[in-house]
Amino acid sequence: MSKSSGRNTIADVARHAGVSKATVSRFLNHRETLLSPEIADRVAVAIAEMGYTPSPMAQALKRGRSRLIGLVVADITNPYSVAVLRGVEQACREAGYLLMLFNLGNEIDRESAGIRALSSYRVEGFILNTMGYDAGALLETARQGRPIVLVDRLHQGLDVDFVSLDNQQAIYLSARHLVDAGYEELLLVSEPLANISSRIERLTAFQAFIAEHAAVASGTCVESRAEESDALINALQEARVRAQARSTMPAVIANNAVVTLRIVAAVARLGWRLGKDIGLVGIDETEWAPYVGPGISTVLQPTAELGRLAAQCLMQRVGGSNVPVRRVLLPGTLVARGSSQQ
Amino acid sequence: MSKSSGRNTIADVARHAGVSKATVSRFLNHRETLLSPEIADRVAVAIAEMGYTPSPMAQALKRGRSRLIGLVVADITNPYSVAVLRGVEQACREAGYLLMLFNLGNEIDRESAGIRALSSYRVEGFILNTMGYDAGALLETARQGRPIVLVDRLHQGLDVDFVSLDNQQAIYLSARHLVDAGYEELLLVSEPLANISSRIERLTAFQAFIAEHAAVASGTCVESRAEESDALINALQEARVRAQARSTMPAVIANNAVVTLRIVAAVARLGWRLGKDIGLVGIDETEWAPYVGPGISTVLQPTAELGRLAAQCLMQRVGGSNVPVRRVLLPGTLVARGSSQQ
DNA sequence: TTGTATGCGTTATCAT
DNA sequence: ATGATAACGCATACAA
Repeated sequence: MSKSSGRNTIADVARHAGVSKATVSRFLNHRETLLSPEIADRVAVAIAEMGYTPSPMAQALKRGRSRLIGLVVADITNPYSVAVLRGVEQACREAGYLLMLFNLGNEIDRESAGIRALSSYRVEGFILNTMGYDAGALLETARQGRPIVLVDRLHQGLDVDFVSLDNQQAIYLSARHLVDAGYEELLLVSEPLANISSRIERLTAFQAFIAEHAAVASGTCVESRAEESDALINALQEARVRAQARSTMPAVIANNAVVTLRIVAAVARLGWRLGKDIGLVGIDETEWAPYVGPGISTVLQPTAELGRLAAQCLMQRVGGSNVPVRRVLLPGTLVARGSSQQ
Repeated sequence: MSKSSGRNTIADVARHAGVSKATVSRFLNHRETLLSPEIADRVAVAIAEMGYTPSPMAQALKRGRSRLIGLVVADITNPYSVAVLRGVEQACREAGYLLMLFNLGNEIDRESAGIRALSSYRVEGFILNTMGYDAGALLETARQGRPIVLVDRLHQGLDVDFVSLDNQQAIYLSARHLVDAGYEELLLVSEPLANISSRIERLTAFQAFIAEHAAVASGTCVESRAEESDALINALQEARVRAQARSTMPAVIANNAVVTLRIVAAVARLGWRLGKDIGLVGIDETEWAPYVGPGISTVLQPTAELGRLAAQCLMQRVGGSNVPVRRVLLPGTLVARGSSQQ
């Protein structure tokens, strides 16, 4: 290879090889169209010598397809989103697609801007993990028939593929684990529902579990906000009082990693010991879970797999498939640690 | 607004407004070129009615500039990288640039692929936070005069702008804090140097600090690998023996958050109490630092600011500036918690 | 099998 | 002040 890799155009290669642009283009795109070996060779050599790379921009313009997938995430700071991103990225790469990322930074009003920006780059499909405030209406105008896959958060009124943790399974898994460990007074702590489907589903599943297991356990739910640590502490204390009426300890299910951390802080403030004085299972595995207190039991989401599936669903539709809308739910895995052992 | 936002072309708008494409283009780009208010109005209305958005692809093709900045990250899973990313993103957005992210997923051999991919999309500049294995040689061929800014990791032989934490200051800050807190036996724990400049700088700074403070403290260094937790435990125990010879407790500086977690695990295995039996300051603030043990003291990097500066440096050069190569070092901030209080 | 010519959506150069 | 037109880099219908 000699000099520039990007500035060279197909015309340069053609000239260098002593053929027409069309021939070079055919060599690149339609290898099957048998061009005489001699010519093919000349082209190949020229391409190699010049380090020629086609301009995806020009290709996209001409073809109408960009080989780009648009990924919109609510908050790139969220480890869950990053983990999914990795799966998406890998699947896209294997299929020859490049990922165009748009991060909302939790500013929901940028959602429309993000979709528009991606749309203007002619992404061939969208993967959305967002708040979904007004996406429904907006999206229809912006996507122009391009497929969409939703991850983790379902938007009502948007009839598209959906890939997510099986929230009911995850909650049942956690609750049953805690009950099996001897806890009878359960508390589900969630961030404000804010109409986010995954949070609502987990809440609903929890209530269903409690209803089905009234004989062996009772449970309550509470929303936790960053600013109101006292409310959480109160909820914990009340749960403990109720538990002691049954001569047991209370146990908490944390709806996500953020809440898990808040509970850890509250428990520390109360001077309780995780596992001993209160049980805890957190949804979402984290790097620090093994090292906080006696280790925090978690439900591990198959994030990479979720991302891969989302990308594959999308690319299948990009490829023209018209199968009915799918809901793909993957089970979580319990990682038992000290926080759920009395 | 009425229907499609992306498929409409400048020709559609022109037709709709009863003017030529050139006029619409001028309205969009050269507002200064006075077009008659009446015509300008017609165009404005047409654009609004059709929800027209120019195609960045076509613009890039024509202009030769894409308004794209390429960001290559060694590992998107690393919270540090994500934090910097947010700063970069914001600065780019404010300047009307979009970010094209390429994640290496810690596979260094993908570095060249990443740079090539970005390059082929005609990004106007690169921000690199990578391992930098062979970047030096490679880059020169791929970047074609496009500016580069390095973040956190300097590549030798690459004479470009560099933005990073002031590693010496961070180490001095940590070490002095520990000495002031009464610890006299210091231990620096680092991941394998692997020729990564930031790790080497911190090590060097630590050795310098020890040399300058021989009267009040002594110190050693150790590399930690994920697979060798025993080595770390041994190093900790040896440090304690040395400290006890001076009737004090040992203290550790962790080179990054990963190492911090390993130290926490080792300390737990030893049955020691953070702060009491061993001091700890970790470089890199994390969400979990307040909740592990008595709270872990950290050095907070101004990540968002680092990202912003990197982006601004880059865009200044993209704008044509030819100022001499810069090294921008920002100081860290100590967040004192229980792990450094005896 | 290969070359010529056209168009993708823009912007810029020329006229008018 | 506005309009026709060429060109950006590429892929393809059509001609040869």
